[in-house]
Amino acid sequence: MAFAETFKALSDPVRRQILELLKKGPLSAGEIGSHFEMTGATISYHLKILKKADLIFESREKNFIYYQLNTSVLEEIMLWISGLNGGNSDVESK
Amino acid sequence: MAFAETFKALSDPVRRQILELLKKGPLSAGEIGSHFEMTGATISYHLKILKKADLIFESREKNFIYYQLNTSVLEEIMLWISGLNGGNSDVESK
DNA sequence: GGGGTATTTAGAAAAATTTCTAAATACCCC
DNA sequence: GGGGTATTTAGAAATTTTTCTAAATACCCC
Repeated sequence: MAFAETFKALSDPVRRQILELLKKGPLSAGEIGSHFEMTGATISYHLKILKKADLIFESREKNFIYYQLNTSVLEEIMLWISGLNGGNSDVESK
Repeated sequence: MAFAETFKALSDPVRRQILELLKKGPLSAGEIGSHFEMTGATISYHLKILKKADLIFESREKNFIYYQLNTSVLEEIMLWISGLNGGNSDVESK
C-alpha cells in the first residue's frame, strides 16, 4: 500500500493547507512559507513529506523551487474511499 | 474544519483496516480485535478515534457492542479531495 | 570568484500518537 | 444477586511526528 504515505501526508492540517494554496497554481517554498507562522525549515519538512507522498512535485527556476499539485494520486485515494462506500458514491456517477 | 479529525483517523493503517473489515458488515469489538495482534484495549482506543471522527457508529446488543461504517462522512472527504483536483475528477463526471 | 538569497539538512527539544498492563464498567444469564 | 464475558478507562512506556536553531547547499548575478 503506497497510499499509507498519502494518508499520512494528508493527515496534517498544515500540509492540507499547503495543498489548497497550490490549487491556485505553483508557488515557491518561500511563498508557501509566508502563509504560515513557522520557520522555512519546518515548511521544507512538510514539503518533503508531500513530495514523498507524490502529492506535489517541484520544478526549479532561477533561484527558486516551485511546487505544484500532483493530482493523480488523489484519484487513488478517492477510489479507496469510494470502495468503502460500497462503490455507492458520486464517483460511480450513474 | 471537522474533518481534521477524519483525516487523522484515516491516517492510521490499523484504523483503515478496521474500516475495510466493517465494509462487509457490522462486527463486535472482539471480532474486530481478533483480526489484529493487539490487545483489546488498543483496539478500543482505535475504535474510539473512528467513532469521534464519525466514521463508525455502534449499536449495543446483548453483551456485545457492534460497530458499523458510517459512510456519510466519507463523502465530505471525497468532496474536499475532488475540490483540490480543481473539480476536475470523476466525481464531477461530465 | 564572491556576496547574496532561497531552500534544505542535521540534530535536538517538544508534542502527539500508539501501545501495553491493570483495573474498572457494563451487561448477560443462572 | 453473583459469576462470567465483553469492552472501556487510566496511566505509563515506547514510538513517531512536528518544530526549532544552526549550519550546509545550491544557485543567481555582478
